[in-house]
Amino acid sequence: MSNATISDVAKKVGVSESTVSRYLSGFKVRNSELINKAIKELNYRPNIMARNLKSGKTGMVAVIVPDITNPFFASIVRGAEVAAGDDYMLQLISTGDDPDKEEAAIRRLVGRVDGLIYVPSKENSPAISEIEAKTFPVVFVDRVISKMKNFDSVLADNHNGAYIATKHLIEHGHTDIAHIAGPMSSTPGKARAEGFLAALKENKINKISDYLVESDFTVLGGYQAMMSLLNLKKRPSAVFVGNNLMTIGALKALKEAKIKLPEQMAIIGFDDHELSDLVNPPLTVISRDAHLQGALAMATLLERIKEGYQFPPKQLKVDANLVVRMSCGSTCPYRKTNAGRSVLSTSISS
Amino acid sequence: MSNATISDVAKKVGVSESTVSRYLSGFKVRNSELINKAIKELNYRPNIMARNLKSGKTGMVAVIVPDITNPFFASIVRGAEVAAGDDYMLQLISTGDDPDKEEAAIRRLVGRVDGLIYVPSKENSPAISEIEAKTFPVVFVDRVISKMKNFDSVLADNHNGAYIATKHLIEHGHTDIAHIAGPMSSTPGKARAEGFLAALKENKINKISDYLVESDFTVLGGYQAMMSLLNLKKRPSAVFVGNNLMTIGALKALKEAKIKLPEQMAIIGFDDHELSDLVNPPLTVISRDAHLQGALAMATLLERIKEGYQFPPKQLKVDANLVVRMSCGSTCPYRKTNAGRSVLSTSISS
DNA sequence: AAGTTATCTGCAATCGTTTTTAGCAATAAA
DNA sequence: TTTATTGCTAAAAACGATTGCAGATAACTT
Repeated sequence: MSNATISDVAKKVGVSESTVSRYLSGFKVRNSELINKAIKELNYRPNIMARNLKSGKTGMVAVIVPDITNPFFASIVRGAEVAAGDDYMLQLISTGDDPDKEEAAIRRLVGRVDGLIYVPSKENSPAISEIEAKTFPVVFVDRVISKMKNFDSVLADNHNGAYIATKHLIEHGHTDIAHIAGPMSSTPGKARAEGFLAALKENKINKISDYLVESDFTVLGGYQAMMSLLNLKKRPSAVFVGNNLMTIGALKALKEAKIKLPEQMAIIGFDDHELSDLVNPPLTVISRDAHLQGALAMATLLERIKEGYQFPPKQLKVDANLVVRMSCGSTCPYRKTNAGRSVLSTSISS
Repeated sequence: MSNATISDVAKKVGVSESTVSRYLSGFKVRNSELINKAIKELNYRPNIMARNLKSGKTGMVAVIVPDITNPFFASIVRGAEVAAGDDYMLQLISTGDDPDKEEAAIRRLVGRVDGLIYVPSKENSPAISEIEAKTFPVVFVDRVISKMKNFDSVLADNHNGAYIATKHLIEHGHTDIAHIAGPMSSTPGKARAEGFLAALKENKINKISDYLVESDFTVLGGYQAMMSLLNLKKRPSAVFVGNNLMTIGALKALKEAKIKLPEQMAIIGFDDHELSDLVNPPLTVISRDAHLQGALAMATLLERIKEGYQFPPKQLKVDANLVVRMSCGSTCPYRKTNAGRSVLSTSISS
């Protein structure tokens, strides 16, 4: 009852295994119809492990994300999967933001996958030898490890996104603006904080250190950060929150404290959601195309798998758009896009 | 620069390959320290494909879900991953509710994975030969294929969930209650509609066929279904929506039509979300533990992989709880649970 | 009909392991 | 001293495919 092998097929037809193998690879053989018939009758399927062993390829690509439960990462994964098409299947790993787990996982991947799409949790993680040794191609998405800058990556334009978010608040007359930031040890945490500060500076608003609170990209973290802002002697009148989960936490805190939005406090978040439109008040956010990020990453990776490290690293950036709703005090929702383009800049560094 | 093989290690130490292999498998060997040293020096890692070929195992489990972007499915996947621990790695496939893709994917999985956790899109899909032939163990989650009832499955108590949802509306004085249902061709779609009808019947409320509208589990579908309800000569005063995505769509429709919740329309959804608390008004929902469903599925699958089809199929059910917020007119949110238990019933059918 | 190509074929080696077999040496028992 | 027993080892045979090589068949030339 075990599976038929190529030798069973060969025997049945009365040819050699190599002939069957060649038939399968599309070469012209004399008894193709007979072979075809035998394959069907025996329900023969080539043994993939044997094939992989021989070829040294696996037909698999791994995707490592901090948390598949975060819709943003789920979109990245989905985008990658779509872009992979029928060529590669996906292996998924959620690491729960634990760099040690990430490294262990990557080590386990050696020999199992032909490439890796990697969303690392911390920017200051030690460089991972398997990646540096180019054991298999790696494309970083959304975040990078700073010691490994010379790799392909697909980031969002975090700096500009944060900048236009902050500017939006300023344009609404706010000057006491706080930012609940992600970890400074993460790429988007740092870049968004910098964009925030850049907007302040450009508008000659003094940075108040109490108004820049570093959190951890989680719901609870956002909640606590907002609570600490609310406990300040002088509360900010507007807050730019650095990611989707922290925004949820911040909103929970505001609700609990019965703060009226946007009158008593304006809020702008990072990353959109189907429900953002339905919360009270509808949430103004910075949005970027996570699906596209995943797809670009996969495309880059496949290219790299095929071509190797001939061409220089590609550092792609997806743009960030302002989606105006009600939480900053605007009256009529509209959407500012960057002229409809999705890829803002595709800088190729040497 | 290519990878060292077991034979390189053997040569370096001056023993046979089998000795190294046995060292790796934990047997006692004479030159263990030397072998260990050589392995480190050569940075030797066993070739997984060779191992798999020899053993016939892959160390991989596939998870097929309709859409990883749906947080509910993401939770299932996460639960499965956690339960798998270090024993198995996950291969992820999103099918976009396309039964043909599902079948093609399953066919591709043969020889690649040791087992499958499967959330099929349609209950009435044709039985899939690879599964029926028990090529590898399969555990159905959340939904089943009706022609393949005799397999392990981990469902939610959809019937009861829908029943208590409907009853909750009735207890708030509603009699004109509609249900936006998922496809009758899906397990939860059907079971929830039945639970809804059972609650009506028990309370002697006549079923109005206009009030049972079959949709497709999508945001757009929910939107359209709600629109059609709003266009009825006699609108319902309360709606039970059959899943998370359709609930979002329904809320969008209500918002667009400027219907006041819960005064003009009471709403209860199926499946909770971090943001449900923050929408306007906070959404009353039926909730179940998707993470647990995934974990139970993985546990069952691992058992099945180890033990084979010795023991009879396990049909597990996870309970569904009412989470009361404001969208049905309750004033003070509280949470009704089934006495804190998570697994409502663990019926083992023969 | 003989020589030259062009196609197709089977043999055997290979990919890197694990596992069975049989053998050798040293120790324990008789 | 002989015989069993133990504890390890190397050699070889799988696992199921692909592929280089050389030989066989067929198809053209002249």
